[in-house]
Amino acid sequence: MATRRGSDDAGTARAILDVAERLVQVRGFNGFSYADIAAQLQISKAALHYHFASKADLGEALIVRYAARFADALAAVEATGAPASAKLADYTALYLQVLQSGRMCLCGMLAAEYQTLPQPMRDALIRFFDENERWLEILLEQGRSAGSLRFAGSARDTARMIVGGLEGAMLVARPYGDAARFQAAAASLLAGLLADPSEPAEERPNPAAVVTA
Amino acid sequence: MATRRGSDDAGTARAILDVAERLVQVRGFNGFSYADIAAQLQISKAALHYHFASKADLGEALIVRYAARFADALAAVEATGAPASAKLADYTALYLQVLQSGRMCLCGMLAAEYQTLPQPMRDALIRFFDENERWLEILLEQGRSAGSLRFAGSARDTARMIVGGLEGAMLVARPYGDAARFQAAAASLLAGLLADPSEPAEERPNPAAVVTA
DNA sequence: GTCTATAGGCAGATAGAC
DNA sequence: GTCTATCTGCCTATAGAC
Repeated sequence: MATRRGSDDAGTARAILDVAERLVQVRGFNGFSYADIAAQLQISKAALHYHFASKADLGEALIVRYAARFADALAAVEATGAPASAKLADYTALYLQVLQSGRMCLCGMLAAEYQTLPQPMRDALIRFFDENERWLEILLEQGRSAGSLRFAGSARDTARMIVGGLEGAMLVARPYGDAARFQAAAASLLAGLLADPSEPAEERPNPAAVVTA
Repeated sequence: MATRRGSDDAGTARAILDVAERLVQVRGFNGFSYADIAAQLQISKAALHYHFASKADLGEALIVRYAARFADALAAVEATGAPASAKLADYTALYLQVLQSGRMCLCGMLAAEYQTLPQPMRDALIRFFDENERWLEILLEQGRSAGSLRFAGSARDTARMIVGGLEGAMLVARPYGDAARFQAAAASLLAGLLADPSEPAEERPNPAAVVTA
């Protein structure tokens, strides 16, 4: 095991990431500075540069960590073994949780600032969305086969619609400081995907309640 | 009539707004400076401050002008007298045009940066979304009555879903530099709203083609 | 209306002591 | 690992000449 010698080992780097993550999600990558992080952690700006030499490095590390955590959350949803419609509701709940903490999705925020980001951050961002869409695409295929989901076009296009729809619902809801606005939009979006009540299927969640879960 | 004396009257202010608008839509409000505008117009930064004393003033003027232009576009759609489903396609086309010029919706971009904006810009932004949603809400009610549109929840919630869905589709499509990605997501989103083909209705556009129009 | 010049502050980043 | 001190550059904004 790693003994604790210097001061707090990886603790500082982690604390920096936590504070920076929140700043990006609330104010954007171009809306905060090293001074903001230093002030909140009560350390010097130079200490920040020791852990993350440049702001670009910090930004890339933020996306990588966020994507990994998101992947873990998706794996957890996967592990429930619930029907696809329920997993889709769980997926939506992930977004809701972020919004309820007063934040935008880290990658949705960075997508807006894409043109100002260094290449490594751009690449990491694209990876996040690609992974998200692939996971959703598979989920949608499964749901259609099992009968809990229904949609006209391809699973890929529908997955892109969902990712965009949820990111946009967060984007617009946040200025209003109103999570209910997100929930209403998300429920409306999912309503069109749930299997028609006039079908024999046994699993058929409520489009509105499904988001609140 | 206003005679032309100084140099170009309101011409400069307009040119400033045009350049600034593009910068905000591409890089965000925190992603450009007066120096960027001055360089593109080949005038001094001081000249900019003559027309817009502060960046906050400029930002507010940008939103007001953008909202007015958007309102005009909505009025033009209204004037077609086409069925609600066709008007909804026209509405979607407005977003597509913006994306195709390599830009994000001005207000979608500013929504991301909301927490860093001065109050007057925040207020103008909220007004834009309120007007958008109200227009869509009325359109949806009409479409449901006339039979060209179908949706389960309230017209208001559905309107919020559409605004968020289109903003988000733009947000995510832009990093990929792929307008087709937006079109696919938008088509998927609208597909759920178009009246079911198994109904007697005479007006029933193609969900995919509808976005391309 | 537009200019040059500049104020005053903050940005990201580095040097070198401890 | 963290500090203080500092560099260089850019930011918004203003002063005052033309």
